[in-house]
Amino acid sequence: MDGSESTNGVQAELDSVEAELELVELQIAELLEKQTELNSRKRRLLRRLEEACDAAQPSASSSTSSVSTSPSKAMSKQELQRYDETDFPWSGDMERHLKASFHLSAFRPLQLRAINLSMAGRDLFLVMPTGRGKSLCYQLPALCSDGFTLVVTPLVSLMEDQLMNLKSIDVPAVTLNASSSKEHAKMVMAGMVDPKAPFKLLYVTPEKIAKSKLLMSRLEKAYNAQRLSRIAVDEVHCCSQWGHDFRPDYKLLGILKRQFPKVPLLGLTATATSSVLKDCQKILCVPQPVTLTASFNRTNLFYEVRIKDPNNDTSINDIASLINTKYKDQSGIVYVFSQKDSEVVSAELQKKDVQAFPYHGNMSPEDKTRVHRRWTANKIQVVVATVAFGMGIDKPDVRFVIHHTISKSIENYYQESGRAGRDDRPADCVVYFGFADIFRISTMVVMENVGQKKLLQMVDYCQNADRCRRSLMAVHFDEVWDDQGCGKMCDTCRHGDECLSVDISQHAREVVQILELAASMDEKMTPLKVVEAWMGKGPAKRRKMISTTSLARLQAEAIVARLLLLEYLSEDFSFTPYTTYFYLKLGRKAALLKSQTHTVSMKMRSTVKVCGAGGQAASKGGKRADQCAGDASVPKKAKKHHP
DNA sequence: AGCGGTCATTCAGAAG
DNA sequence: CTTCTGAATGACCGCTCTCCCTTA
Repeated sequence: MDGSESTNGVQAELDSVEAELELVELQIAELLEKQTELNSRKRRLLRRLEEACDAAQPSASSSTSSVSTSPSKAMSKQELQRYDETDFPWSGDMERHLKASFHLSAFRPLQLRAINLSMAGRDLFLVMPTGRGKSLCYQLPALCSDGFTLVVTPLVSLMEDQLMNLKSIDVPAVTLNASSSKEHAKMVMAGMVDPKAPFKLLYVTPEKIAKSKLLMSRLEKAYNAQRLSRIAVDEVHCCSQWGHDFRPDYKLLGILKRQFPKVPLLGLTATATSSVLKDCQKILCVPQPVTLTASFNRTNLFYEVRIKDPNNDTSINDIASLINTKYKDQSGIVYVFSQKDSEVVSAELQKKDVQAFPYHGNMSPEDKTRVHRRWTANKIQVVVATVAFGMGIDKPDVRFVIHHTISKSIENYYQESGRAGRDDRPADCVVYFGFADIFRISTMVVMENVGQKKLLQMVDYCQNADRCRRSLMAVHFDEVWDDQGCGKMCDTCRHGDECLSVDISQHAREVVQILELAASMDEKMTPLKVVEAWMGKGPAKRRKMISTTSLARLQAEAIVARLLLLEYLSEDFSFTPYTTYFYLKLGRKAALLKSQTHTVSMKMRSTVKVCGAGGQAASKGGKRADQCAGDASVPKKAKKHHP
């Protein structure tokens, strides 16, 4: 008796200590997170300081372009500048080929430096936006060297495009892929060790290198005869599974540098963060490459985010009137979520007198090329497309790119919106951000290993209320960034609205209470259901047990999305044979709310702009002041709290 | 499985 | 006390159900 009483006491003590331990562990995790964030900020600031010091020195009169370079430890800034000169042994030969073969008179930023470094035998990673002349950086050295250059490319169609271009300017090049004939393969294999050198460039797929022993043995022979002059790896980010186009056989390309250590390697890509590049460096076995990075910043593009009303018609009306007034007779793209959306949205826009046509993967190849051709020739004003409308799109005078649905990551958004303004004249990038779209995309990318993380970064970009849109992208691409550089070319920099930091702790507790009640009744809640329950809809039995809110719908949605980003809520997927469902459950940090001293805050603009004016909340007052600062008392609801 | 639309039922409060 | 009216509620039915194509 005595014993059991004391064990009960011990058990209670144990329980309370365990609960407290759990809380402390959560707090430690939170602090660690904060520490890593601050550390990366410190690194960025140190880099900025270094750059500022360099600029202050009178000797460094460089800053010739908007281009930043990050030399490896082995090479200083002064040393790098040496490679911008034209007094190398190969310089005369190079200039002759540039004019005679490529019909060009001058280099673009970074091209000369990259070519000189590669000719000098350095390993090199070159990061440059699409359409800025990456391929010249290995094609020109190929012409100026003995032997041939091996080029690794992911797509057969890209390979054939390149081959056609080279043929038209009389540069000898060949390919080796699945559709090559036996005789052709034989001719290529023989040519690799032929001292007469029948070709200067050899294009192959990574799969060919991984699987063909014959090719590797020929490369070995060519290497020993000093006929393998250079290796170029196109779309080098495919090596890393953190890059967005992961291809398993790229991982095996490390064999090239291991077998042929004396041959300089050149990796090329349009988008890569420093962590992806580090991964590539390891996979390709390149010990100390020089990395040249062109700026990601497109100064002529104006970035804007608009909140999408749950009532779907308003966003399409908004887009139609934008195209008919601001962009009258100007060319543009509307990106949508699904093939069906592409058909529906283009039909709706046509009804409102916009010349819009759909484009998606399920259309016949003939229809696709017809829409593409007529749009390029300005016979169609707008293409309403899925992400299928991407490769080979290079129209210079695109004046607007509108996203009817958010992209699944910031990299994707940067690339898609970047199709505007290639002629360097002003152009707009507008994205419509809708609450329900988050979960449509989330269930689609559920199988991708970092899909959720990347999607939430995109949501964070859209919810941002006070920071320059460019600075948010710069953080993502690890670029040193100065906020003045935007030049009021994004919505937050332009109208600089007052921004309030709002305490949402009490709101967070209410939402958590709804989910706890649902869990106790074995009920799963979709995000839509959570918002509706919080706003006082649903079974009367439930309403008696929870406290409801007087917030406007859009604000309730914004807070629920924020709580998901901050991990007070988390995703809970359910798979059925037909589809995947998205439910909300309590997140890692929900337990912290049990302590009354714990606070959660969120930044909000003092005025909320909504597309159209259709929402019930907006119809009364027009411009709505932010109601989050305190619970405005609503007598109708107050009755329900105290029966 | 979720969600929007329709229709029948229930209930509170006002009018006769 | 009965009758009428409108709001709120719940059962039931029918509709719908997701990006990109590439390599061996």
